[in-house]
Order: sequence, then structure tokens, then C-alpha cells
Amino acid sequence: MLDIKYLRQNMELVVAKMRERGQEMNFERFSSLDSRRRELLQEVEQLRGERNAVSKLVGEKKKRGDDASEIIARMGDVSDRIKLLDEELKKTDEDLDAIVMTIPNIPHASVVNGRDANDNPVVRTWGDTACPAFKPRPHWEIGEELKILDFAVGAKLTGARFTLYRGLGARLERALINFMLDLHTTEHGYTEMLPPFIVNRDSMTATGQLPKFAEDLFKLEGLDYFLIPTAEVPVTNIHRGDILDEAELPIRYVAYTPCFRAEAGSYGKDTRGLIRQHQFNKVELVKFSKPEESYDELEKLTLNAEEVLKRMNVPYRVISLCTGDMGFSSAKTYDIEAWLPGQNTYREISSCSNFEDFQARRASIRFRREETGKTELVHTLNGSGLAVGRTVVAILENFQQADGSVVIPDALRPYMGGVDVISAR
RNA sequence: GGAGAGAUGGCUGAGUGGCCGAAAGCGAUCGCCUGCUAAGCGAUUGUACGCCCCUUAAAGGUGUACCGCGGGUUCAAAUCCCGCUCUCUCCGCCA
Repeated sequence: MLDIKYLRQNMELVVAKMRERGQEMNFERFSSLDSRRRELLQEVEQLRGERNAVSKLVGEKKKRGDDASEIIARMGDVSDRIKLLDEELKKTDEDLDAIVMTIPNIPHASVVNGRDANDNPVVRTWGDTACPAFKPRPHWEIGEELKILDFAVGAKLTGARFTLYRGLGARLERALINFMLDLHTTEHGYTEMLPPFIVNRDSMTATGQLPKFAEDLFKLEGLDYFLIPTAEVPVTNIHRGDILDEAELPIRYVAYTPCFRAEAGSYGKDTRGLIRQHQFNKVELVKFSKPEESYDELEKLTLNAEEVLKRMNVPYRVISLCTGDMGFSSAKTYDIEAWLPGQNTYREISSCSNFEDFQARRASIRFRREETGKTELVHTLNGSGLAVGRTVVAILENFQQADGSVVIPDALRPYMGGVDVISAR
């Protein structure tokens, strides 16, 4: 969420920025609620001060044996008034929160102003996308033929958008997870975390999934718990409420988790194959950084994610999301898109974002600046490093052979027990 | 699932209605002392939000809130009452 002081002082600017994101904001209600809140706060605090002072007096009088019944009666009225004001204040706070919580982050100055995905500029491309001599097939055909992906049984076990991995398919998924974790921990300086896959409402609210995006989440029946849609939620919440030491920043965590998404409103989209599942695996990178370093850290984080594709020799490109295509909490986002020859297109395989202090404010994650001794909000960043299922897709499609087999990239073979090719026999 | 105990500042831990934002100790920071280190001595040592002062900020002054969370009683709540959460111990069950 944005700083309420900043909102007060920069309304026109925020309205303009929201318009770039394709959102219209009406700040009149915000303004009136905000000034009412401050009125109430001042009055109630003044009354409390009076009550505290007089109550002290009552104690002294009683100790001396003097009569205090008159001021006690008077303070009774004051307390009633405080109670009344408190109720209105609480209601005002809630209304105000409801507004502020639904205002998205302000895009960074370097973010291109655009309407949708068509306006996202390409930052760089890597690898050779030359077509093979045969007609490349989509991964769902390859996977089913090799009997490593079973969509029918996934649907039988659960329903649409659930898949069973068999044999070397399961092995490939696991190999990728281990390869990514090893790369990021041993070469990129991240500390591995294995968090709970179910979190409470406070955690979901701190990272911005709630209250606005409840329909995207799976909620446990009868409990106020949710399946995580990404490791970002538990891993960012590790430091919820903390005041960190400046010297320990930037903090870098990497975590493997499954991710659960309701995918409401996406019916009919990507119905075939592994691209859009209700459950998928992901290795996530999360950083906590000082404000002045966060954009450097975003570049590094994105490169760390790209490195996975480079090691496997999968062609990709990096795009910078425009204002109209960015997520709610993000100030700047790079998407990494892997080349999928079977579908003759680039598909998102990672999304790397700097949230600046937007999440940190809601989650109250601060650090103490040594120079001033003051606390400041940290900047939080995260990115997929990478989405594992989609990486399987990229491998199947990029390394398929004319005979239907799939060659395993060199970097992955140690994790596959030396297997260098998956074939139907 | 049943029975009991508990939750206080960076940590340990006192505090059963007013003098408690909170004793004491530890730790930390600064200063003194010291050839160095240790010891010793002194001071400081939570967060947030208002207001005053001020060109702004800082510093300073002042007010309010916060003793797991939420509600209640009272002129007044860390302290009394109710609900919840979490932790620990014992019993049962379970991978």
C-alpha cells in the first residue's frame, strides 16, 4: 500500500499515475475520510490526555481521604464521549483502509506508459530460435507420447488443470528444482528456505494478495488459511514486523514451493498442456534491499533467473512490462519469456519485480539506517527462478528430436542420474 | 481430542487497580579510566502517530497508543472479567 501522507500531498500525481495503469480514482471520498479521521484523532487524544491527568488526581484525593465523587462523575461523561469517538474513528479507519488497500503501486519512471501486453518493450533476447528441419510439436503431444505427462489421469484424480507426471517426467521436474536451487544457493548467494505451503490471512494481506484478489486463491474450508499462490507470500512474510540491521541487507532467499492458483476467469485460455495449472512448482527468488540499491538488485535478480535458461541453452527474451500490464503491487517488472518452438511463440517463464516499499509498508518490514539511527522501510523484490513446469515445457519443445525423443541439456544430466535422452522405448 | 501451565522491552525476569512505558540483571552504545585487553565508573538504551518550536529537516519540548490478539468492567487496567491465538507439560491418537 502507498504512504497515506504521500497520498494526501500528491493526489493529482497519483490520479494521473493510476490513469496510466488504466484505473480511475476518485479521491474526494478519500480526502473527506482522511480529514475526518484526523479531526477525530485529535479530539479523542485530547480527551484521553484529560482523563489520564484527572484520573491521577482521583487517586491522590482518595489516598488523602478527600471526596472525589464530583470529578468522577464528570470523567464518566468524558469516558462515554471517548467511547463514542473511538467507534467512529474505527469505522473511519476501516473505510479509509478499504480505499488505500485497493490503490496499486506507482510505476517507476523508467516504466513505459502503455495499455496492455502489446506495448511491452523487449529489453534483450538470447539464444538461437532457428527452426529445426522437422515440424516442432507442442509439449503436450511430446509428453503424452513419451508417457511422461498424463493429463487424463490428472483430470481423473482431481480435475481440469491438474497433471500427473510419470517416470522420467517426474524425474525431470525434480531435477530442475534441484538444479535451480543449487545454482542460486552456491553461485548467486541466496539462502534456501522451505516454508509452509499454507498461510494465514495476515500473510496474504501483507504481500497484497488480499483483500483485492481473493478469487484467485484457494481457501481452506472452515479455516482462515489459504494455499500459497507463490512462495513470495511465505518468504516475504518471514520478516513481517521486523526491524533489520542495515549490515545484513540485501537479504537473498530462494525457496522451492508448489503454487496453487484458482485461475478464475481464465477458462478457455491455455487449456492444453502444462502452461496454466491450478498447481505448479516454482523456485522463487526473494530479496530485501535498501531503497537506494533496489533497482540494481532487480537487474541482478533478473540476470540470476536468466542464468537458468542460459545453462540449459533455452532461447529467451526479456521484456519490461508497461504501465497497463504490471501487477498491482509492482513498481517495475521484467518478464522472462522462453522460446517455445512447438507453439512458435515466447511464453512467460519468470516475472521479476521491484515492489519498492509497497509491500514493506503493509508488512512493516524496516531496517535501521546506521548513519541516522532511524528506521526506514526496506524495498522488497522477487522473481521466479524459474517456474518449473514451464521450464519442462521449454525443454520438451526446444530439445525434441525428429524421432520424438527429447535430449536432456548437459547441465541437467547429473541431476537425471546420467540420463541424456528421454525416448519412447 | 482431554487436562494443566504460560505469553511483559534486544534477552532474562519482577510487577494482583492509580506513584508503570514498566524494577533488577544481562546485552548494546557513548564517555571516563587503562600501555593493550579485561575489570571498574558514569550516562544513554523500544515503536508508531499527533501537536509545539523551526524556512525545511534534525535536535528539543509535549500529548496519545502499544505489556500475545480482540472485547468488557472502572473515574482509572500490564494488573479484574470474557473470547481467541500461540507456546510448554502430561494423556490419547497419528505419519
